[in-house]
Parts: sequence; structure tokens; C-alpha cells
Amino acid sequence: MKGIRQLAEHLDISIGTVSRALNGKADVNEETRRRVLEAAARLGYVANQSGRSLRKGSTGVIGFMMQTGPEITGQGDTFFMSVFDGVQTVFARHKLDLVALLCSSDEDPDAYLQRVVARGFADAIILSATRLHDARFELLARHGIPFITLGRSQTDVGQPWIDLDFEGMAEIAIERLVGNGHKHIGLIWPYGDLNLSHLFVQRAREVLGRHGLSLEDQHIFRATPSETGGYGVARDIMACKTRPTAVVLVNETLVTGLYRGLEESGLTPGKDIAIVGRQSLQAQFLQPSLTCFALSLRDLGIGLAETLLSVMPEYQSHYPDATRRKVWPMELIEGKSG
Amino acid sequence: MKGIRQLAEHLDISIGTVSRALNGKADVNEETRRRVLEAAARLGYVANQSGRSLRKGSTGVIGFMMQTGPEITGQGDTFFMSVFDGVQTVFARHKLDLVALLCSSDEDPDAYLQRVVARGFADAIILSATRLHDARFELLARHGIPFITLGRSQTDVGQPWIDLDFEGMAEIAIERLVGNGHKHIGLIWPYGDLNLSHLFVQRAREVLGRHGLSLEDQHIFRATPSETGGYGVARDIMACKTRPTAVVLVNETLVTGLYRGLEESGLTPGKDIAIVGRQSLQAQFLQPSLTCFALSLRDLGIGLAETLLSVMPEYQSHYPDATRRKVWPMELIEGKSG
DNA sequence: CGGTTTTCCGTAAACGTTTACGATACTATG
DNA sequence: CATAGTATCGTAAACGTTTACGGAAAACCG
Repeated sequence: MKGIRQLAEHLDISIGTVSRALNGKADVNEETRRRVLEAAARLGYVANQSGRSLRKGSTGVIGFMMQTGPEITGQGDTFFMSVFDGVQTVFARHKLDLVALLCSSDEDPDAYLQRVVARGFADAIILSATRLHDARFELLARHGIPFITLGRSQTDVGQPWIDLDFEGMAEIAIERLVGNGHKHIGLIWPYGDLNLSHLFVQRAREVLGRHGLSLEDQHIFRATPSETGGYGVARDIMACKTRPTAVVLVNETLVTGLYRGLEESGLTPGKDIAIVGRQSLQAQFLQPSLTCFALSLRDLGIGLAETLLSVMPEYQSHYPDATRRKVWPMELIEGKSG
Repeated sequence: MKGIRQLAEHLDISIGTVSRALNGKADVNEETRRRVLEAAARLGYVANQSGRSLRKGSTGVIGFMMQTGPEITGQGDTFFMSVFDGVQTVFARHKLDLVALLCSSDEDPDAYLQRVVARGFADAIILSATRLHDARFELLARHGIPFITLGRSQTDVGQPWIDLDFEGMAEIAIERLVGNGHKHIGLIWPYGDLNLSHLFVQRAREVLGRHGLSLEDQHIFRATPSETGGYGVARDIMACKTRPTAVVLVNETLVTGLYRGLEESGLTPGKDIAIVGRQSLQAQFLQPSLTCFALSLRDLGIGLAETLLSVMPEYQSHYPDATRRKVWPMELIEGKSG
């Protein structure tokens, strides 16, 4: 089956009517619609994407931009796969398709996105791994492309965002550790200028200050967000002049390596050093169990999808009260580690 | 900047010439080409994807199909992210873009792919997670879409594939364990009819038979490919009438949970039970260290990309001797676990 | 029964490219 | 200088849809 033209002449109808029938327009006889639908299904006809989007000016595709490469995402194994799954369930209702826009590690993210939007690839875009200053926001705003971000930024063009509550996490984690008598608390966060790190560290500093403590320079640990990075942090911890008695990790990808490194040095988490981190599949079987912050990734995906649809003119009527901006709460799960 | 028409009249040239200049055709004056390129860059013009692919009949997009959801892929995110990175480096040379086609866990993969190809989404496709019988192959072959698969299948339409050497893995792992005196060897593989499990199990049975052993029913452990699944396997192992003295995992996603479960039951890997698995970021810091099979995921990605290009008419001349079908070797890394 | 509305459908014009074809001016050649 | 060849460019026709518009037939209404 080549195109709508063949389908039309096979049915002996005009292509206009066929198109209207397929697209559920009102002014077409129910009987003919049935015939068209039946024939289309039987012959396996589906409208060509290029022709359709050329005419309509929209593609029916939503892009989720993410960076590839083994160690850069800063999110763990199944983080995105779970989020995607939630996003999909919402989009499916509107016949929208989600694709991951994969920016390779040796390409500039800004340039990559530039190409994506200029090409007219996607109707709307979800950005992740937002940086402290993020030129991508302005690019999308300038082109008038609906978008939201998973993560805040100091760059703000008024777009909606959803972001995990890293400040709340810092608040609760530090309060908890201070309450347990810790006076030397370290922070672990990934390299790069991710905005989440900034929020996290700033709030942590505030809370420490409130208790007459401060974040010592030697207790700032930065690492590549991977198990290897976490292992390296353990070495750094051992090398401290005054070793921290507790550490908080903003990332979920470091913790297994960290555990391993500490154990090799004879430190037991929860006994010799307190650890608070993020929940993940890998972390769930750590021993001693990890005190961590958890959330439903699937729900996060659903939230993202609904918020995105609320900024797309064609769909926003369906989601009148989707949250425009939301600090997504995380729940503390008490483990033995701190 | 709207379209090529505006760009053309801004330069006071015809759109035909502009297009030819942009696309590097021969019959255009070098001076005018320079002007066009300069103006396009300055005004940020990039050809609209829909118009271009409608006319050309191709999109410049390669799709990599994968299933979303937390526990189904059998591979972790980091597996694919690393592979993608390798794929991208090859595609970038040809101005091709890679996107991940995300099939949600509650959608039928066959139906999803059907939609993708009918829409004319991608010029070529890479399929992963191949099943023992996989209708997707026939679908793509019928539509004449160039594709390759990461993984073999009993369904065979003559397409090229690359697949990890699961049979070699079974061979080496079992020989090693038998050589170390093990007589009760268990196998762990994920639910579903993935072809790789089939190859792995069949070869393992052969090797065992060669040594007068067999795979006992009670030593077949199937699980969801996640840490939780691995934890469950540990429980199943403890419940065996005669406990296996060694197990081999075909998946890399189970092993941390398995370790944890075994340790809770007082079994130490490598001492009380031998374990052989697959290398992964999570597994690299397990204690005792895991004996595992390793490969370069980035190289695998490069291999996939080159093989795919070799079946695309427009590019195959560049890759005359790309491997059409390859069993990708894995290297045994000796650890303390078995 | 005349007029008005409604229902349904065909026609044709976009959407933004690429490219076959033909036209023009210039260069080379004898 | 005439002719052939070459370099460069403009014109217009596709590619496969969707949709504004208008028209014919049917239905409705007083």
C-alpha cells in the first residue's frame, strides 16, 4: 500500500474523504468511515509521517533529550527507563510518540539541540540534566517550541519544570545527621555544573550554618557519577586530615562503589561513617541497608507528561490544572547506614 | 528564518541554487556556495525535516528500538547508553541521527514497530532483545526496511546480526566450573523467550552432558532481570533439595541482588557457592570479586553502526567489508567468585 | 411546494524540500 | 568568427498529506 491516493481509488472515493474519515472528522458518513477504516486496516495503510507533518506543521513526536555515554548521565541504571514508561502511558492516550534524542558524549548539547529544533523533529521537548546556566532554554524559547525541563536552572525563560526536592533532601539529611551528633559532614556530588548539585550544596550549607557548623573544603567530594567514581571517593575520604563522620550523596550512582571502597579500608557504613543517599535498584541490597530518599519514577514520568501536554496548545485543554512547576517530594527511607 | 524560500530571496538567488549549494551538489559556483552557507549559518537556517524527507523519501534517522519499563529489558540503562555512544560516533560521520524508539511496557512490540515503519519514521532500524521467534523481522523485511539485530533468533529473514557469544560463554563457564570439581551447577536466566537464553541454556546442557552431568530441574532459576529478581533467586537456591554448588548468570542485572540474598543466608560467593556472571558497572565492586565475561560496549556499538550502514543502499559502498553476521566475543575476567 | 438547513463529498491548494530539465552566458577550439 | 563544450543557475514538477471551500443531494419546515 503506497499512499492515500491508492487507498482512495481502491475504495472509489476521493482522497479528501479518506483523509477525513481516517482523522475522525465530523463531516463524513459513518458507513463510509467504516469502509475506509476497514480497508486501511486490511491493507495496512498508515499515513506517511513526512507528508502529514509537512502539511500539519507538527509531527506527533515528543523528544526527550539525554546524553549518552557510560558515565555522564548522573542517573542510575533504570532511572530513565522507568520515567519513560510513565511518560508513555500518558502520551499513548493522545497518539503521541516518545523518542529519546540521544546526544553523544562528544557532541555539544547546545549544537545538538539546535539541529533537532531546526529540523522540526519534535513537537515538544523534555530536557533533562539541566545545568546551572543552560543555553538550551533560550534556544527553545526563541523558536517557540513547547518544552519543559526535568530540573531547574538559574536560566529561566518561564517554562514549566519538575524537579526533585534536592533542597528538602539536604535539609532532612543534614538535620538528621546533626541530630545524631555528627559534626563533620561531607557532601558528594558529581562533576559538571548541574543545577541540582548547586541547590543541594547551598541548602546543606545553610542548614549546617544554622547549627554552627560549616562545610569544610576537605569534605567536598566530587566524582564522576559511576560506581568507579564512588570507589574513588572512598579513597579521598580516607585521605582526609580529619575524616568526616557522615556523608550525603546527591546521586544514586555512586553509592555501591563507595560502600566497597570504605569496606576495603575497614570502615563499616552506619558504624564508622554515616551515609545518606538516594534510592536505586542497585542500592536496595546494600549491607548495611542504605538510608535513602525515594520516589516513584513512574509517577514522575506521568507528571512530566501531563505538564508537557499542558503547554502544548493542542492539548492543554485536557490538562487545565497540570502542575506548572513542582518540586517533587522524596520520602526518607530509614536504613542502617545513617 | 522560515524556509529556503526566504533564504533564497534574501540572497537574491533561486531556491534551487540555494538547495544545491546547501547539499554540496557540483554545479554551483564556489563563491555563491560560500555566500549561501554563510547566510544559512548566520540566520540559523536548517532544512525542514518533513519537507526534505517527503521529497527524498528518506529521513536521515536511524531508530534503535528498545522496551522501556524498570525490569524488562534484561539490560541496564548503562548497557545501552554505552552502546549508543559507539553507534553515534559512526553515524555522525554521515550526518545520520540516532533516536531510541521507546516501546512502553504495556504496548505490544510488534504493533509498535508496525506503526513506526508505516509512518516512515526511520530509514533503518536496529532491533534489540530478540526473541526466540520474532515477528518483527518479517515485518521489516516485508516493508523492505534495512535493519539489523542485536541478537539472533530462530526467525531468520537473512538480515545481518551481531550477537554476544552466549554459547562461548556457556562453554567456558561450565568447563571451568566442572574443572573445579562442581557437579551441581545451576543456571539463571530471565523470564521471557529471549533467544540469548535459549542459546545459553542449550549449550550449557551440551557441555554438562559431555561430562556426564545434567542440568537438574531444581537448578533452573528464572527471574525478572533486576536486583530484586536476583534476590529472589537466592531464596530459591536456599530452598533447593540439593543445593547447587555453582551458578552461572546469563544476565548482568541480577548479580548484586543475588550476592545480597546469599550473604543473608550465610553463603559466601566463591567459598560456599561459585558464581560466574557478566561484567557491569554495578558488579565491578562486588565482594568477593565476580568472575565474569566482559566486552567493550562502545566497540559493540561501532560494530552495529557499521553493519547497519552496510545494508543501507546509500552507504554500503563506504563499508564494503563490514561484518554481516558476527558472534561477538567476550573475555573471561577471573574473580574470586568462581 | 418553495425555501432553508444539513449532510456529505469532491476539488484543489497548500506545506518545504529536492532535482530533472532547460536556458543562458562564458570559454575553448578550429 | 562560428561552433561546440562547459559552468552556472532558474523553473517547475514532484513527494503524500490535510483542509478550506464550494456544490449537490437530501432532509426539514412552515
